[in-house]
Amino acid sequence: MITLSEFKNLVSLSKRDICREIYVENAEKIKVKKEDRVVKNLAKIFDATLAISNKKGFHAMSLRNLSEGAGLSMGALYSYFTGKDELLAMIQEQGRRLTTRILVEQVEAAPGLREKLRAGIVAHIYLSEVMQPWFYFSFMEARNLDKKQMKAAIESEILTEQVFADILRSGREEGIFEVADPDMTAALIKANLQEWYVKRWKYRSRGVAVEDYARFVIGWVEAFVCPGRPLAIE
Amino acid sequence: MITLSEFKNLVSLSKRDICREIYVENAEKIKVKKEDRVVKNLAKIFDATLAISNKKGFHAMSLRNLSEGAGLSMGALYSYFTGKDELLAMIQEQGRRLTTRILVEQVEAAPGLREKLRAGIVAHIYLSEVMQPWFYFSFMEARNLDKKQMKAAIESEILTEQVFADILRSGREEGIFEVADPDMTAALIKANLQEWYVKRWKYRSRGVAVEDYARFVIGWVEAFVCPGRPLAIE
DNA sequence: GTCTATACATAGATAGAC
DNA sequence: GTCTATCTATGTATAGAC
Repeated sequence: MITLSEFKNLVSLSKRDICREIYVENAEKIKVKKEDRVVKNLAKIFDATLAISNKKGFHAMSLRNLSEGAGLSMGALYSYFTGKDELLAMIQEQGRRLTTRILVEQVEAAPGLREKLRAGIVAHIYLSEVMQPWFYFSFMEARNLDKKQMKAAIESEILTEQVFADILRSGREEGIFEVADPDMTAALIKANLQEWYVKRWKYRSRGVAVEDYARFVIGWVEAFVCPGRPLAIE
Repeated sequence: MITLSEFKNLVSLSKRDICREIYVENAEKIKVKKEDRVVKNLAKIFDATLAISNKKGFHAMSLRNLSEGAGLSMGALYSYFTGKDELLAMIQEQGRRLTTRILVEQVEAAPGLREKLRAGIVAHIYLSEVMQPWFYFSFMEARNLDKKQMKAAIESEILTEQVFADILRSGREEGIFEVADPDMTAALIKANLQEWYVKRWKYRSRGVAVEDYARFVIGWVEAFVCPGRPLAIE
């Protein structure tokens, strides 16, 4: 199984790259025009937003809190977004896009279906480890989205799940998996992936490494979908 | 397997009983003294709090919102709690106590260890179905608790998990379960129980009944802890 | 016990100086 | 580009009439 640090090298998602992507997507809404400056300040704004929101909630974070945390005045903040709601949407959308992209990439790169299942599980857990604050934020603040953004969030949730459901269905056809209800199975797999970043504090306090967790989930899932055919997880 | 309506009759947790219990626990803080009136109004206050908070978050719920939702003036609200934080703590604590009590009761009543495991799973899922708004609220608003309340919430989370871990450990000694890591296994079982109330919208839209979900989780867990020994879930 | 009226703090957002 | 100062709305909480 790939290790976390190998994964990091492989996907090379630097904070700068993510902020640059967000800048490009939202160029018309951002008043500041020098890319270097925008990227640098967006990174500070997002870091502070995630840090404060994940402690007490996005709604409870005032823009004065954010101003202090990001080291920018309130006036300056409004050069990077038109309002608090937009800041929320920017962070959420970027997180979703990144997840889907990396997950699909990693699954496609794997040779067989059992490998694809494993690759999907590992990719999701590692990604949520590297970007834990981002994942936690998306999860906890989804209900504060407006109608349109909410729809996008739900679609993304379903899409991720379908990646796993599709693998299971194909595997069933090929006789690799025994799975009566691929959608339900995919839903529970997803629940076990979310557990890693939602309850991160618990595993940290118990000293559970991310590789161990991934291995455990793979064993857990395969006991259900490949009964009687255990296969070592290297 | 017990059905939801049988479960409801068995545990007989009426909203009135819960509110009465809360009243008794918090009698010194509640200014109104006629029990009937207190119970009636607490029910309205909690219903409104859960309904509003579960849509947009407890912090985003203003006391003006709550006043309108509960049909009481803002002045009257303050006869039932000393501040918003206390309202939060009251709801959280009561939910925790109820969960622990019913879960332990149901597990103790089951004859063997495999039955205990199943009883625990079913009890938790059914309980979270009957009290879905309460469970969702506890889950989402835990981070808004003060230090002391937070400690209690974490202890409760761990305790629930240990109920399952203990069953698994005992079952391993008796040769009923094959489980290398009871704590980790219990943690993942709990994640699958939480899924039911955290993502209730998903299963509702797919028409998944609570009995089907419980059956699925039992099958899923037993595939891991009783490999090669499936047993019908009646 | 419950209401209305109100005090006082803090929220998001913007204008205009630098 | 960024800052300070300030506007207006909304928040929690309470006092005192009924």
